[in-house]
Amino acid sequence: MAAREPNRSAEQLETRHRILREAATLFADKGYAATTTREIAAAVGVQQPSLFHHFGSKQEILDSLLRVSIEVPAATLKALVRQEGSPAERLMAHLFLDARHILSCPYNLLGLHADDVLLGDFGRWRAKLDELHRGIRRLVRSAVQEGEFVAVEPEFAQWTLTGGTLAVIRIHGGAPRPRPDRTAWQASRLLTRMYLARPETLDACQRGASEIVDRIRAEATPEDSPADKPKAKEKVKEKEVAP
Amino acid sequence: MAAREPNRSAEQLETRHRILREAATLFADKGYAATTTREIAAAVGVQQPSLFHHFGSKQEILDSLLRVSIEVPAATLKALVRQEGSPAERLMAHLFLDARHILSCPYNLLGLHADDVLLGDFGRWRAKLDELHRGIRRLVRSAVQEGEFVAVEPEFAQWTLTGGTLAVIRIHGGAPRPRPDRTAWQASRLLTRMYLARPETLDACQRGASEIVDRIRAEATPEDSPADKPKAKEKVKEKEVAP
DNA sequence: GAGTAGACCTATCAATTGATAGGGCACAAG
DNA sequence: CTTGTGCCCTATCAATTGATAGGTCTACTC
Repeated sequence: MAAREPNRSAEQLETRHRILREAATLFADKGYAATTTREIAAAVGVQQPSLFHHFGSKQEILDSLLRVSIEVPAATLKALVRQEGSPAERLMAHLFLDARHILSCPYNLLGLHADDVLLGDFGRWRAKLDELHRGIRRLVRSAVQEGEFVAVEPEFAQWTLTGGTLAVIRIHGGAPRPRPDRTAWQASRLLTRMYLARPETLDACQRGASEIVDRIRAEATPEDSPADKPKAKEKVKEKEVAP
Repeated sequence: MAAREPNRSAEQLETRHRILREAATLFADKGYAATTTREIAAAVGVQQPSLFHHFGSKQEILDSLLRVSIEVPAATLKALVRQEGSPAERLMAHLFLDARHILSCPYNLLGLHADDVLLGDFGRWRAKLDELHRGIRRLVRSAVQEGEFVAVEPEFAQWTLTGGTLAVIRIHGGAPRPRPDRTAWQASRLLTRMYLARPETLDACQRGASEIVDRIRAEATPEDSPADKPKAKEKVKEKEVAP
């Protein structure tokens, strides 16, 4: 009785991919707990039990999204601490990479950082997110100590910076943007400037951050063709995490 | 079988008040949808159906909290537009009043602005919140036009400023703080400075904001004893909203 | 002491929710 | 043609959830 028209539509996206996309949008709009599997299925254009052919449970859907949302920024931050450059430059590089990741991600990652999501069986992601936040706070603290930033509580700065990155998504929507790099630099400039002791040094800071980003990019693709764009995260083909 | 020990504890808070307090904390921790009425009841120390003796429904609990969370800031913002003063000063005054309201509120208002909360039957509050945000954006836009603020998208600034205010709660917890005024001024200084074109004018801006706050305070209590502290919001005795 | 109102309890319901079981259908391999 | 496999469907379940009905206890009033 229930036809599956939306399923056969033009786009060739596999169902699994589309489940993630629709679920992310719904989670962003209504929150994880308030989103039912039936709503997700309806948005995808399949029956509710069909979801469980692709994901073992509702939590597994969120788990896959959290992996995309958290693991990439955590990896870039880890790469950042090994790089040279002043704290403010490294922080700006992280803000840029984070914003670009969010903007170029095919899923709407807004709403995945809500508190209701990261409790219970998602403590693993909560821990990873906390680690990410700690890394940001360390960079802020260093920047304050070196006089690059004004005196600001690292925790406060961290929350406003991560919140500001989310504001970028809010404004530009969840859809992948045509020029994520440009928007991401704009956002990282505004966010970095917030706490810069001498705002006139923002351009110099961005130059340093840009160099860091280039180094990380070169480091991440040492043998790949150096000309292609770094869209390794586009295809979200996740491998099972080894226990 | 289930004794009601926590109920008879020292504090004289009426049950209704305590329901709001515990519910707000749970909503902040887990989100509205993920919080069950049984959890709220357990935190209060009563049986689940007893909640419905004080509130007609779970939504009504959230409704009462949203009223506290949104109506007060909306009223102060409305009072602000009538005041004299530069846009930045008025915005700073609003940021201070908002932060102080949150810090001195007996309920943990964090988590009430999550998206999952403001859909469905809470569209009324969503509209009010949007109106509040629009007012903030207007102030930002004026400040940018007059050169007080750097060039920043009003929408972006609004999200970072409101998010930054929430960060204050995150850091200082939901509990009422001993010196909300001091913390609120600190927060509003950090938030205002973010977009100030000339950060060295922050002190002057705060002086202007402080005068505005004093004027609003005097205006709000024209005949009351002028010496008492403005704790009119402490007692959250809500009257039914006339339809 | 009888009556009454408020606050809380136990028992229970109807709806919703995530998840399972098993069948049908298309399609590729042998 | 047969077999098998992947994908989706219908039918259904068990648990949870918000909410209701009705009883009990306490405190106050007359």
